[in-house]
Amino acid sequence: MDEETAIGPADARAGFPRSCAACLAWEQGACGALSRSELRRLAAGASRRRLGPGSPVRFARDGADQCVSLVSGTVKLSRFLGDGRQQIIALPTAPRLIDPPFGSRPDVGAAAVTEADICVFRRSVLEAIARENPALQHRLHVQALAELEESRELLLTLGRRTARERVSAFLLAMFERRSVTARSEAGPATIDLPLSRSEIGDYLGLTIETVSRQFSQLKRDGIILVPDARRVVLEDPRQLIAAAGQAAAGNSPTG
Amino acid sequence: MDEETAIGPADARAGFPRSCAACLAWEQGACGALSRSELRRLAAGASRRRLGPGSPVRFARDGADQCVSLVSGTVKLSRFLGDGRQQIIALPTAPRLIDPPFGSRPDVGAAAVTEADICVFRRSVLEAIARENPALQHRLHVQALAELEESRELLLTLGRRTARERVSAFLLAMFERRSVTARSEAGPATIDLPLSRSEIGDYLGLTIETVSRQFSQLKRDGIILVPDARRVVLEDPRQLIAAAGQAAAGNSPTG
DNA sequence: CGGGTTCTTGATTTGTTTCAATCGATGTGG
DNA sequence: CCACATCGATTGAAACAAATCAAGAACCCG
Repeated sequence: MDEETAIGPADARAGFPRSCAACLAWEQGACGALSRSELRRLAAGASRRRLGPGSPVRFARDGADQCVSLVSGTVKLSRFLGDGRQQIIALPTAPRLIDPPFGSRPDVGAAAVTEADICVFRRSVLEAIARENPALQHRLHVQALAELEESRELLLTLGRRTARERVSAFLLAMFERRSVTARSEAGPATIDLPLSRSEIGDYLGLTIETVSRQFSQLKRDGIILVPDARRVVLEDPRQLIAAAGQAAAGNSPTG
Repeated sequence: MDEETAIGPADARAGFPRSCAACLAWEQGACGALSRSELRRLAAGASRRRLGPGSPVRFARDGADQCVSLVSGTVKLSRFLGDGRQQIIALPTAPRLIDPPFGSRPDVGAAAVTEADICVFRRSVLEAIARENPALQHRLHVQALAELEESRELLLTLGRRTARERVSAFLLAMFERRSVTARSEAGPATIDLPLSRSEIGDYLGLTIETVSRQFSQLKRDGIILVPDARRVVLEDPRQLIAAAGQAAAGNSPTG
C-alpha cells in the first residue's frame, strides 16, 4: 500500500530501541515511517501491555498525554447510549493506531476481542514528530481515510441492509480480512470469527437472537457450514455475495 | 479550530489568483494553508461551478485527475445498494474538500442539497503540494478525523437508536450546525432544514413516512413546532435532548 | 460431574415498513 | 381567476421483520 518506509528491512534493526526491534508491528505500523532517533524519542516513554479477550483498553480521558497503538490482535471500538445500548463502530486489527493523535474522539470505549498487545506512548511526542515528519503525517492521514471508508461501508449496512444481508456482509468482510496464512490454505474457505454472537449483534445493530437465527438460516440454505460457534466455512460464496445485497455505483438513480 | 493559516487577513490578498481572491472558502478551507505560489499552481487547472439543489456532483471515476472542493452550500454523500436503496453517509457543508486527495473512495455518490458552489481542480497537484506542505497535510488529516467522528456518531444512531431518537438526534445536530447569523438571533431557536423528508429518511435509515410520523409525534408532544416543512422551532429543547437518547461515556458497562 | 456461559430455538409482541389515500402548496393553461 | 395537474408531506390500515420474553441445548472449565 505504501512504499516509503523510512528505514530498511528487518535485519537492519541495529540501533533501535530494544522493545521496537522485537515489535511485530514495527514496519507496517506508524513506526515504520520513523527514523532511528525519532523512534528512540518515542520509545522513551512507551510501555507494552498484553490484554486478554474482553479486557478494556483505557484511553486517556481528560486529555492525559497518551496514545495507544495496537501491536497484535483485534479490538472493538464502541459507543454507548445512556441506557447501556452499545454499538461497535470499528474493529481495528494490528498494526494500527487506535486512539490516534490529533483526534478529538469523545466517548469511545475500547476492549480487546482477541488476545492483544498494545503499546502506549506519549501523544505529545508523536504529534510533535508528525509535525516535522511528512511521511508519518501522510501515513496517519491515509490511515484515517481508510477508517472513514470502513465506517461508511458499515453505515450503509446499518442504515439499509436487512438482518440477513447484514450477517452475510459481515461474513464476507471477515473472509476478506482473514490472515495471509489462512488465505493460502487449500480446500473450502474457512473464516475464523473474532467476535461472539453478542458482539456481532453489537457490530451489526442486531440482537444476539437475530444473529443466531440468520446463521441458522444461511446454514439451512446450504450457503455456510458452522463447525463451531467461532468458525464458518463457505459452502457457496456466490450465494453469500448475493445474500449480502451488493453495493452499487454511486451515480444517484434519481436525485 | 486551527490558528496557523499560511497567509494573512483578507486585505492581504494581493498577488493571489483572481478566482481565489473572491472565494468565500478561501481562508477557512484547505486553501488557507497554501502560499501564494502554491495557490497559483492549484488555481491553474481549477474551475468553479454553481449547482442547484439536487444536481449530482460528478466525481472523478476511473481515476481521472480531479478533486472537488465545496465552496458554499451543503451536499449529500450517499452509498447505494444494487436495488436502489440509498444511505446518505455524510452531509458536508462548505468549506470542505469532498472527494479529498489520497482517498480510495469507491462508489460514493454526491448531490447538492442546497444551492452550492464547487471548485474542481487537479488532484495530482494538490497531492504534490500536500506532500511538501505540512500545514496543508495536517489540515487535511484533521479534517478526515473530524469526518470520521461524525460518521461514528451516525453509526451509533443507525445501529442503536429508535425512529423517534433518530429524528430527535438529527434535529439536535441540525440545530448545532446552524449558521452564525441564525445563532445570534433572539427568540425561540429555529432550525432550517436543508433536507426534504425523503432525504432525512435516507440519512437516518428510515422511510419518509416514519420520518413524517415522528415529526408529528414530537409536535403533538409539544417538543417542536413545524411552521413549514423546511423549518422547525424548538419548543422544549430539554425534552428533545431526552428524546434523542443521549450518548454515554465509553467505559464499557460489562465487556 | 456440576455450574456457568454462550448459543440456539420457539412464541409472542412491537416498531417500522408497505400500501394506499388524502391534503396542501405551487404552478399552469384555459 | 379558477379548474387542474404536480409534488412533497401527512395520515391510516395492514403486513412484516426484528425485538423481546422464555426455555432448552451445547460447550467449556474447574
